[in-house]
Amino acid sequence: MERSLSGTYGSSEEEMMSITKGPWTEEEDSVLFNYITVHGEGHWNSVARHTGLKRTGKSCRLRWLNYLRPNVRRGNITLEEQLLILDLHSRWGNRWSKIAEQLPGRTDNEIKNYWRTRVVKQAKQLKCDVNSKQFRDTLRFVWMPRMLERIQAHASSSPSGQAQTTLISNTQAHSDPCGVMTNPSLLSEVSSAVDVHAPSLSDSSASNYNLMGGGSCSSYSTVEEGNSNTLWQQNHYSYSDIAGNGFGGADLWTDENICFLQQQLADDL
DNA sequence: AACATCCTCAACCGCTCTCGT
DNA sequence: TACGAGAGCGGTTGAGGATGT
Repeated sequence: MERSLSGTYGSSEEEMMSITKGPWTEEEDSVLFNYITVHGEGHWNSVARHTGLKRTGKSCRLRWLNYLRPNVRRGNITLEEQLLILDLHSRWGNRWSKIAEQLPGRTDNEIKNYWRTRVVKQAKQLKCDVNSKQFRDTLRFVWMPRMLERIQAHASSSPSGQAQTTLISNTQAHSDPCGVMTNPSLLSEVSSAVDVHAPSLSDSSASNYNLMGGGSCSSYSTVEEGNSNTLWQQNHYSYSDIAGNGFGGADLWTDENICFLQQQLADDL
């Protein structure tokens, strides 16, 4: 076996010289996909060696997980997904792979990118640190309730509204056209923990947003690290067709909302 | 139309963790 | 127990497309 360089998927110096970097070609994708289809995942250095790809095992693994793997979803992150990401991040921090487990088809890389390009950006616009209590509270007590409000409003106004409402309120299964699944238990928890009567844009003078049940941060989180996966497995059911009917691209990161949040933050100081 | 700037996201890098010897 | 190699994770980068001037 070849000598391994520290922290890399081992290969000889000669091989390192001919390692390909950068975007993958269709041909490379095809080779990798065919190999893994036959031999299964894992042993990434062997994959690189046996396929003749001039890529590191690490690169092969990443390409498979983030792009070639079946069921990988790409495209707009839906409001439900955004809500889940915000909620799970508030519980687990930058544990992207753990968060990704709760968003089937989404990769840790995609969620990480979403966080950095959307959430961190908005924190900057609000002139506060993304990790500050102030910003986290704003997300939790203002942003998330309003996301939920939107989801529920959409649910009640769309043809699939009944199913969507059901998704948020209990754990009955429904199929969606894309076969996309998410974690209903977590969504249900978010909906039950978030105060959907938080101030709306039409009531931007209101500053008394709060949590249901007394406003304690600790009362918000109810899923423990150890059982979230079990919950999901037990209640495996589908996501609504929101993503498929034009709603999926919507989000709340609008100028209007930024102004509103700036006002909320100012009031809070 | 041309250029500048911004934004997104695929991919890389370095570190840590896990497992076998 | 110590060590080495593979695997996985989170942070960062940069190419290229989108948008603004």
